[in-house]
Amino acid sequence: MSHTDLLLRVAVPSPLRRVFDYLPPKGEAVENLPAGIRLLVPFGRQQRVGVLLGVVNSTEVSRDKLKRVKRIIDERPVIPADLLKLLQWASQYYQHPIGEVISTALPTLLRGDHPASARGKKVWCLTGTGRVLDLASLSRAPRQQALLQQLQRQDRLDAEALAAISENWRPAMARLLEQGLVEITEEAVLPLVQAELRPAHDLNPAQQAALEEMVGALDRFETFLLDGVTGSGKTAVYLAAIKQVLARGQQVLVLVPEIGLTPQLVGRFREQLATPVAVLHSGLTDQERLAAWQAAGNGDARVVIGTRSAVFTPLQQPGLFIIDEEHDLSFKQQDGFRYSARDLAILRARDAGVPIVLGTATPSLETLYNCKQGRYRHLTLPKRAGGASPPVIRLIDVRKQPMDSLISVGLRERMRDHLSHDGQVLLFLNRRGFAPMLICHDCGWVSQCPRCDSRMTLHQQIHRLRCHHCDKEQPVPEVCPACRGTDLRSFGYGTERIEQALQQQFPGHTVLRIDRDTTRRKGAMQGMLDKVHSGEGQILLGTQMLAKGHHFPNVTLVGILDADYGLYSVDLRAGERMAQLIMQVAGRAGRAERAGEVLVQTHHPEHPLLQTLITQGYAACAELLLKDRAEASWPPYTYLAMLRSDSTDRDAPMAFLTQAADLARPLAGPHCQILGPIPSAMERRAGRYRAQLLIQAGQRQALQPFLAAWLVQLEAMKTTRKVRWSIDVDPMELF
DNA sequence: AGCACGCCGACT
DNA sequence: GTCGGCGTGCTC
Repeated sequence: MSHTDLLLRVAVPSPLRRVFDYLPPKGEAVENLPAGIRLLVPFGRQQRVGVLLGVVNSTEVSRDKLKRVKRIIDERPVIPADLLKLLQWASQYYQHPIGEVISTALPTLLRGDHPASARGKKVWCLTGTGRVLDLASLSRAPRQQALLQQLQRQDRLDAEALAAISENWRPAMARLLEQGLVEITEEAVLPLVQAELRPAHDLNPAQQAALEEMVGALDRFETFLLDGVTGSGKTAVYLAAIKQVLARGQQVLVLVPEIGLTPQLVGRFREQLATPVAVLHSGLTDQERLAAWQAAGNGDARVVIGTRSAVFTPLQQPGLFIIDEEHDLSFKQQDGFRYSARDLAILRARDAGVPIVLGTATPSLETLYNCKQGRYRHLTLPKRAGGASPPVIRLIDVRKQPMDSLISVGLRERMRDHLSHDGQVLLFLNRRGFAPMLICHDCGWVSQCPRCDSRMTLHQQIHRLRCHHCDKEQPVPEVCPACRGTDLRSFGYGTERIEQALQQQFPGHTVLRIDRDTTRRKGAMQGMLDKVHSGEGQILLGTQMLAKGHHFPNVTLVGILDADYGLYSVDLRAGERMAQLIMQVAGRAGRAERAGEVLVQTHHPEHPLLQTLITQGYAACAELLLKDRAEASWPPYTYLAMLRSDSTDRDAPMAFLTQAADLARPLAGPHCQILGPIPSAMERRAGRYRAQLLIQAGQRQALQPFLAAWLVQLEAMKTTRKVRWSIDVDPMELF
């Protein structure tokens, strides 16, 4: 076979679950082109940027269909071979089109035909004359003086820093440039700050033992669960392990939950590691993101910290992977390419032959199951570092108790006690707004959302009704829209209402409400946290967002206002989440001198889940949950895939899924069960009707071939055009 | 998905 | 007469 027969197999971004073959560009020697480079290709009547998967010499389509690659964009791969392999695997496993998988993994600039290397960032720095110039000589040009003064302090400044000195800095800077006091240079975009190294704290024996286990595995693949309560010093163990890996000349990738990427965490890493750290946070520009991607890929960045999507960062010499708070749901992407960054990271570690550490105080049931199966090694950090005692968790039986705005007498007494001893109190309620619905006392009208099967929440401060499922907003009606009656009453409690009640019940104490509504503004969250730490606020009231990532050393009492919410939810994972939430929240309480106290209000104090959790702890509770899962044949004992469908047409999703189920039955072997279809728990959301079909497989190996064959048939179905549909392998939410 | 082709209704 | 509605087909 001659070289003229060679074809290029390309992943083109498109929802089609296929690869596309192309003729090589005219006059290009193509046989040694490496996979992972970008190509500009004609596609239908458009042109797109695809990624070369390989050079092949046969194709399944007739040769007269083949078009020619327009241009080879890269000389060297933008995606290294190991990463490309991972992406191809993920495309198969999650049943998502390879072109889209690759496209989501790439930084935005590389999705187009932008050059693969990031442009430097403009920085302004002093010339020799500028450095020694007496500032007084610019006293008649105050703006120039201010700019020069700052430069003499810091030597080089970027546009952002200059804008902070003076909004209209450009004209003044132009003058300084003219005078030869300042010059412009380019600098790498990556914020590779190298702070001074602080000595690490000594590790306690448990930390030391965990570290030794991990270090003993540094040249082979092994998955560790680092299981330690909040405050047991997981981060110190990570840092010690990272230092060892860095000393061997290898890189480390650290994944954290979306909410966990805080300046404190990053600061701690930078203080302790005298090495370039690339932080992939949501505030980066496209240029910065590309620069970080490059720096990781060429080895300039030794440590990469980021959220879910950072799992796709190329690494030149990976030596260790760390997933912090591995149980966190944000590691699973919930739309489009629905991958689990934790699971893909484990795969990457395996391919690279290096260890991976999953750290958490509340391991997911899958991870515990894998430990039981001997697939992961379970390392435990039993104690709180620094000798702080663990918090005491108690249930408050609220049955028949007088309640004032969800606060029982028992809870209120404990709050008084803690507040009078200068402790801070943290209260949780997972419902924001004033009240979850408005009801007409005359005719029974309720504030139904016009687009969803749910009620609109009353937000009193902004005086509007708002749907928390579709963000629809309306003014609060003056009179009942149905009967013109005037007795409209709010029903139920949200954080806004509890805040008011607390202000009345605890005059003289400042209440800080921390939820999405009060932290929407940029910097608002930080402002709140500052008030917590300064002691300006004594009662903190918040939603889930307060349960993660933040440490409040002066909080000595935590109250969970409504635990019943999680006990009887339709969702398979509700119990697991409730237990995790209670433990995570408990981790916010207590300090060295005074053990924290956690009070959980419930109407079901006898519930085995709560009883086990408070008397025997999370591990025992997880055992119980695992037993339930085994009995019900749910994950991790079985494997799931969910086919979801939605449409503006009421019947189309069920019709589509019914047909899909009919196609599935003959394909499903003895190990695959088809459950449904059923309408979703909230059938209508944002004006669209939704339904779902669940596939349950007793064996993981049975699921993939079935799904692959099934999706081919689904794509060919006519009804496919009438609905939106998606497949979710290992779904986290079942409604 | 995104785009073009094609065949039927209310407009300049 | 034509502008444009969305059903259907196609993407190497």
